[in-house]
Amino acid sequence: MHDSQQPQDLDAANEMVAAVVTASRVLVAVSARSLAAIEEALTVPQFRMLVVLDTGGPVNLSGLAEQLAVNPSTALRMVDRLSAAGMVERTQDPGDRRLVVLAATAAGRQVVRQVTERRQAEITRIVSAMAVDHRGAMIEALEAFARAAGEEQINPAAYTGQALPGWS
Amino acid sequence: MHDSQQPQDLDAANEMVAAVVTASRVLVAVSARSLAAIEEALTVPQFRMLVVLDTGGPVNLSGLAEQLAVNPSTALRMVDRLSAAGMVERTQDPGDRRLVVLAATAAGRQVVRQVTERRQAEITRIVSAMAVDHRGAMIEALEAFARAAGEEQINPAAYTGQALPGWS
DNA sequence: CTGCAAATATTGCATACTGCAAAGGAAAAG
DNA sequence: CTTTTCCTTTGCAGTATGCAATATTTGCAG
Repeated sequence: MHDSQQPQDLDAANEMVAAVVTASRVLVAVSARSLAAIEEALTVPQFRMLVVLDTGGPVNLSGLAEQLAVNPSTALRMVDRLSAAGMVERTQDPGDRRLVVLAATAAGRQVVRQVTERRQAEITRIVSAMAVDHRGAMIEALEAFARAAGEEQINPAAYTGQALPGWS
Repeated sequence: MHDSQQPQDLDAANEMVAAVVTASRVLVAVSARSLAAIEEALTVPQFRMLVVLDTGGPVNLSGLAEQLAVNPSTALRMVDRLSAAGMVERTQDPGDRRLVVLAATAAGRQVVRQVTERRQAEITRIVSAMAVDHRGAMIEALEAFARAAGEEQINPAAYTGQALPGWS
């Protein structure tokens, strides 16, 4: 009895889902390309860490792990590698000898800037290929979409575009 | 001399980039949630493999690795684990004894269906919270965006939403 | 038919991300 | 001063990833 009820609504919903999913593919591909294009051969988690350190300023290990929504041990080992690569600087907090102060080096900030610029350029290039009257509508629509989703919680760890396997 | 040239165009471009990036965050979070919500505790790469096997039908290992854009050895070990979990079935090709025929089991297809339905439901729920007159505009805008991007190549491996570190 | 080249799957080795649990040191609370 | 709490670090295990080498099988040339 409930079959074929309000078929036009269902069709519209399916069309929306399809459009959103397709756009999602494009966006993920753009992010991946922007990161792969640079010389330094960073992984996605490493780039996420650099973004957090670059935008958020110096933090200790626990705070960094929390912002990335990973285990402190994971963050520690990532810091080890990025530190060896010259992207992250570790110093001791003079006031509290338990704390390790972490910050992005100039090289690390440079990488974040390069990837961000490349990603923005690529998105701009795609948008430039769209019909002009579609652009304003897209901004409004995307902002409305993000607002609608934002009233539920959004995981901050997804900030730089990584999918999280063990997320609840 | 080129500073501050066409400031309104630059502002519009920045606004578009910001809207796109924010929407991207939301979409990635939705994908991650949909996968984390099921019982079976699959990783993102494992789910990608199941999607390929479910939609594409039986393939051999090389073909599967190519569709996922990973090394055959990587695909092999993932098949090992998914096979142990009862999600993937391996059989020998009777015509060519080199080939291994891989297919999703009923349990594997069930998982793909569950995650897909959950993701679609979540997107539908978000869209339902949008103003009605924004929805049609969003469909058109997103399709136009995907079209504009589609004239360049899109990596098929990004299908299920994974960011690829080593992609060129 | 035989031998060689190509295709296919598999294994070995290395690196990275991830979490849980335990250990060790330092600061705060009592 | 003792206990508790906080923070970092290490040990252990599982998964993903790629490169290189190996084994097996097929196809082709001679």
